[in-house]
Amino acid sequence: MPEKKYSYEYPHPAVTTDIVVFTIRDQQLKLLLIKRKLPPFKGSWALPGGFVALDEDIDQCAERELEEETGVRGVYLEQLCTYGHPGRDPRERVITIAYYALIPSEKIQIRAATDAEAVDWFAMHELPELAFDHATIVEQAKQRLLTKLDYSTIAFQFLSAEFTLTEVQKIYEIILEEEIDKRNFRKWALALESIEETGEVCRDGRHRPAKLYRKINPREVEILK
Amino acid sequence: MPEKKYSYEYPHPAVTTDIVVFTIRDQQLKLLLIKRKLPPFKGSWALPGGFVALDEDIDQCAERELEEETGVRGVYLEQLCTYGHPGRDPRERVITIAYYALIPSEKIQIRAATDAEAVDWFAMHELPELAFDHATIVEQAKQRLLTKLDYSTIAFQFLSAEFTLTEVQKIYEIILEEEIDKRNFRKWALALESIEETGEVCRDGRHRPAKLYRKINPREVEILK
DNA sequence: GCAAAAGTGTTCCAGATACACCCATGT
DNA sequence: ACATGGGTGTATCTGGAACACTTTTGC
Repeated sequence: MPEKKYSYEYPHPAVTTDIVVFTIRDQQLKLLLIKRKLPPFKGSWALPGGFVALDEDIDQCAERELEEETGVRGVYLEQLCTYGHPGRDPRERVITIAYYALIPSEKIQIRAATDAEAVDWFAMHELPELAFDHATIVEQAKQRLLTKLDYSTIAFQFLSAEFTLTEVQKIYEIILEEEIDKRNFRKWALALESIEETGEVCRDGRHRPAKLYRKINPREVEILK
Repeated sequence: MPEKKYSYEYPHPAVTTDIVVFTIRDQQLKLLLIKRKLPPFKGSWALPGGFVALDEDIDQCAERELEEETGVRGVYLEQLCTYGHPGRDPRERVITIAYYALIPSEKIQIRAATDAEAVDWFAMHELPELAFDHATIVEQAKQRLLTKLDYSTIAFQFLSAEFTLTEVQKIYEIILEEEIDKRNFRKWALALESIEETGEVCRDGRHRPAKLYRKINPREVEILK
């Protein structure tokens, strides 16, 4: 039994952040999961996350956990919801602040952090059984992403620095799981005025080269009316 | 110095819920605030809220706090965001899960809970200085309410059991702070198919009586496309 | 009969949808 | 020359915005 050196007059729950990390890979919407090295749920797949340090802002905590697992910094990260059902963690009362992150596939260089036996990407359609209430969290994150597609440019956060319009369209098609008309899509995307031509082209096959575009404000997610 | 009987191996923050309670009164969007009886910020106005009990779900906690202050149950209550900046509370690390509630003006019967010196309604435009980071929370709650007006029927939660179309329109005008065309508004509201005529009318002046309506699913907030 | 709010339709415009062919390149 | 994905315009539909007069009641 380890020594318990933090004492309070009233009971305090433990607080963690968990992060739903989305990316687009192999023409699929994928999710980063870690395999737990320690109990509870040892050996189960779970969302990356961890305890909030005492002097650390919760957003910072989520950023730190994300970086530990993926090595990426400065990607889109948004607070999703806080889950605090008593009993969601068998050890003690744990309240978790869930975040979700969108990362461009190029930036990916996953590594198992110290508390994980393995890290891997899973297609949304082929998720394993998840630890804790993480299946619920993932479901809500997916829902939020879908909703935000409709009224923001959030999907552009999946794009790397330079991209073709076809790549953008693919991202929408993958997430929405439906085909989109090419002409209408391009008209819409260009009317946003949040991307511009780089002047370069991408030659990657025996066909006409595609114009490359870049985001005008890479970090910004525009809210559409 | 009180005895500190809850001990943990690692530091744990305190966790509270705070609630932004909106209503429409006197043709204004108003907010419920309490005057703090105890330090810190003794004598300041603040959001109602309190510590999460160990065996209590966080949603339940918010409901309980809301009921203690207003006596209402079963009103619209939604999680807003979690705030955990270290130093936001001078006593110790406190993370707060903010909620917002919409209550119909008829249901109001405020009472000062034990930890409050006073409770009162304030117009959004005439808020006093607020304790902690509550001004930020209120700002974000207002923002969320405005956004949700656009794509949901959330504003109907301000309505009592029976109402006239003019009353509904007033609510929208008050929140949006702009006038709305009567014919367009009624066309829109009736096309939703979430309200129906009661068959009764409201006679309240020397003019034509107004038809009364009721919500078809009173608790439901519809998401509009 | 008059003051006051309730109730009611049509036209117009903008943005979304449906739809098919030519272009530039690599092999 | 042909296979492959890149690139482009027009007609139609639909939902939102603008706009003014008649109705029913209380006094």
